[in-house]
Amino acid sequence: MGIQGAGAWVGLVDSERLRRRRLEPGEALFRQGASAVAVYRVDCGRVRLVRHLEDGSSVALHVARNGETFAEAALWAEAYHCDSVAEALSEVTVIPKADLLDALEDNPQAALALARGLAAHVRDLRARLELRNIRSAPKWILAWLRLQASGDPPTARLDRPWTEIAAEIGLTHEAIYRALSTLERTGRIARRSGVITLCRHRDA
Amino acid sequence: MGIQGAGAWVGLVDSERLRRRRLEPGEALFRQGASAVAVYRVDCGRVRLVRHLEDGSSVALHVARNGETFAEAALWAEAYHCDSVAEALSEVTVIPKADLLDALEDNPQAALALARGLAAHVRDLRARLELRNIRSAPKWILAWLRLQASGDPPTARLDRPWTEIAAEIGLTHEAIYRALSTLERTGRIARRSGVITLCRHRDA
DNA sequence: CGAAACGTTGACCGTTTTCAATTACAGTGG
DNA sequence: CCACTGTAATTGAAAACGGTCAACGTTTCG
Repeated sequence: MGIQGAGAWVGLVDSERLRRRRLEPGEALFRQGASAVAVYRVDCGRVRLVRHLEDGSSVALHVARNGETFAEAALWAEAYHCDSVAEALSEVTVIPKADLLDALEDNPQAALALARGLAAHVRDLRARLELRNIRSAPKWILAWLRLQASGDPPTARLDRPWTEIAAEIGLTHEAIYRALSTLERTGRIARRSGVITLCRHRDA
Repeated sequence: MGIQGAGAWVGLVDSERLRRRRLEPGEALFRQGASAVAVYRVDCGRVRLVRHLEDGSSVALHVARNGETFAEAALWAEAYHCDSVAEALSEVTVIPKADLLDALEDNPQAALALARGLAAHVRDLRARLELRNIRSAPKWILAWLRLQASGDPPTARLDRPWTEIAAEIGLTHEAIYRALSTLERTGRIARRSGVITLCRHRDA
């Protein structure tokens, strides 16, 4: 799940210039229209980005999770174009825009590193987009597990509850559990308290 | 959708090194797995980036339009990781990878411009990913329209058929049309030949 | 003027969502 | 050590929804 090299550019800024901010559930980090002063990284928790419209409705743009950076576009914008609100108790690293820009403007290597990291991020996001095309819950789980699993036989260790994974992809946890039990019943996977083993099978 | 100032960095490369290529509708510019030799800019027409899955289905990763650059990741990749196919008669500028890298290494501003375009891509992809979490067709359309719309009342102009939009997100066109007529019948939207107006409503 | 697309709607079927209830388990305070 | 509480994990049943197949009107364009 994690983007390997993503966010490496956070290190470009002198660590003394970085701040840390703790957010209570529901607390806003910044609001749409507020002056764009920093880029952020989630150290723990979840931060939801929401855009509001003239008519009062709103749309979720993203939910940034552990290790993810967000509001990168603030580097080139005057103001934030969405709200960011903590979904749970969270901590974020605040990377001041001016410092980051300074570091980048003098340093072609650094700017290229940033671009490279973003390009990798684009690749990663596109890969996730592919997963989303799978509508069948069992197939989705199988595909997801293949990405997570390693070793022989392929095994995946869960570091978080299925409930959370379900929410992340827009399936209900019931659907997930049903699919899991079906897969287990038909012998495609084996489960032992948070550890899942994929069983070899005659199909893609 | 469009990335405004993107592509300023194309000018960095000596124009003698740039090539121009004309693509017939359906013609491929490059294929998944082919050696990554260049980055491109659409001068006119539309170029679709497609990835094929094992089960035969495919996902539209992006549709690059007038003025947009694409395949930036080729700068750091050995091979292209998706197909690119012209949707209509198109012309693209071919920016040789090696020349571009040379130019960027001497020019932080240009590298930053590149990063800017990529950041916009990231934003776009994150929003699409978030939209994918919505399974209900009516809700999906509403959210999508809210992102597309502007003005008060929020209005969106379609520049392509619903059929295409449906395919891009993995819904059938039937589902889309049904949802559209439901939304119109219940007074949430109004349609007039390619122009859609969102009606205010008492919910998020 | 036809052939392609696009747009639309109905019926049927399989899967997911919803609503609801139950079990399992970890952490907390008495 | 044990109720007590909250989250995670399960499962059932009925309702809602999208996929698929099919038919048909409409627009577009060579």
